[in-house]
Amino acid sequence: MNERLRKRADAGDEDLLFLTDDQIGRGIEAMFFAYRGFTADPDRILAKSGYGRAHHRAIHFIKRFPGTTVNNLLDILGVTKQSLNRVLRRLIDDGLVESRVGEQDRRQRNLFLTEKGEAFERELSEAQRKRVRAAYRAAGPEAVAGFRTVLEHMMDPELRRHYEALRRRRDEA
Amino acid sequence: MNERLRKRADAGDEDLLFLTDDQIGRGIEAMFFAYRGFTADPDRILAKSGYGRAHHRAIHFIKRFPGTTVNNLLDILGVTKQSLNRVLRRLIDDGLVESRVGEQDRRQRNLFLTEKGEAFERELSEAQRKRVRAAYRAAGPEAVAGFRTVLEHMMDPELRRHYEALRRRRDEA
DNA sequence: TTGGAATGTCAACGAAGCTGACATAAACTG
DNA sequence: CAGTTTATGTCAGCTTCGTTGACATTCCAA
Repeated sequence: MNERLRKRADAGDEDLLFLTDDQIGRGIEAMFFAYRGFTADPDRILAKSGYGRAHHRAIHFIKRFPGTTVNNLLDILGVTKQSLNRVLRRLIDDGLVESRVGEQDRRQRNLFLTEKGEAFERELSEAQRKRVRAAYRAAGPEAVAGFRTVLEHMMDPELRRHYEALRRRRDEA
Repeated sequence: MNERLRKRADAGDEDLLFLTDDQIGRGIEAMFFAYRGFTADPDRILAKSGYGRAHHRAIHFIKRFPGTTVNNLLDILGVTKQSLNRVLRRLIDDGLVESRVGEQDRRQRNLFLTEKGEAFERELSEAQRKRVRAAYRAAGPEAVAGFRTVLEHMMDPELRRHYEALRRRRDEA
């Protein structure tokens, strides 16, 4: 399957060189090492308060979708409600997240960050943005556009829907 | 800190638009969703045999650095030897990895994939490459170049050294 | 020959996934 | 109104994979 592509590339088809197994392999390793860097700074901040990445993800998406329901968050994060509940429970108990009974549908819980939660979110996202901004600045605008394009195509279609919902939400604001 | 940048962008500085908090935020979410897609296919294959991502990572880097020592692997993976040992133990017991006593330094163990390990590695990496290749193809060569550039700048310098060692190794081959 | 480095292993713990079962309240449906 | 479905929460128990600490072994090198 890949031999065909490599042969075409070796034969001088420059446009397909980026599809060889070697090139793909480099991308795979780049994703692995870059994701480590991507999470390193928030991880350090989280550890100081005894939180983990799961808490960060919940905080992040509650910030982006204020008033989101538990079910919606479950969809986005792709974990079980038991797992999310453990995380949410702690964030609510610690006063970072507020859970309000739904207005139209009172079975639902709408989630919000408290002031304290907002402050923590800012601390986390500023650390993470700092790293991403440095990478963006070093790479330049065209590289950033390409970066985002490849990532979008790497998502599961279902997850891409959520990603685009976030885009739209921001575009409207 | 970011207000200054946003004001400059709003003022019409097109070249800096990609550095606004909104743009950075989209990149952060893109990384999150894309990484999920990136690991989804191998995760399914691993689960069938009762392995996890830790096993995949070990297998991946033993494939890339045949004969690597345990210490070198520890550096690359960034986990404790106890954690790696548990994973390695299982892979050796299951006959996927072979551990040979070092020739120059007999304290060291050089790690290799067995035939069975090679076969499993191929199964995993073909699934992962398939997804990455599809994303690359859809995005095009310029996007791929930008993708890699941004990721490289997102790594910790120490990890980037490992990444570049893999590059060189392949360039020599 | 002794000190330190590389490796392996035991025990215990914690975070964060998972499944399954069950409870409750609210909403919907016939 | 009765019954079903939906949204959420919670208990129990399991797994993976990270951690720390302690300790044994092997073996290079000064």
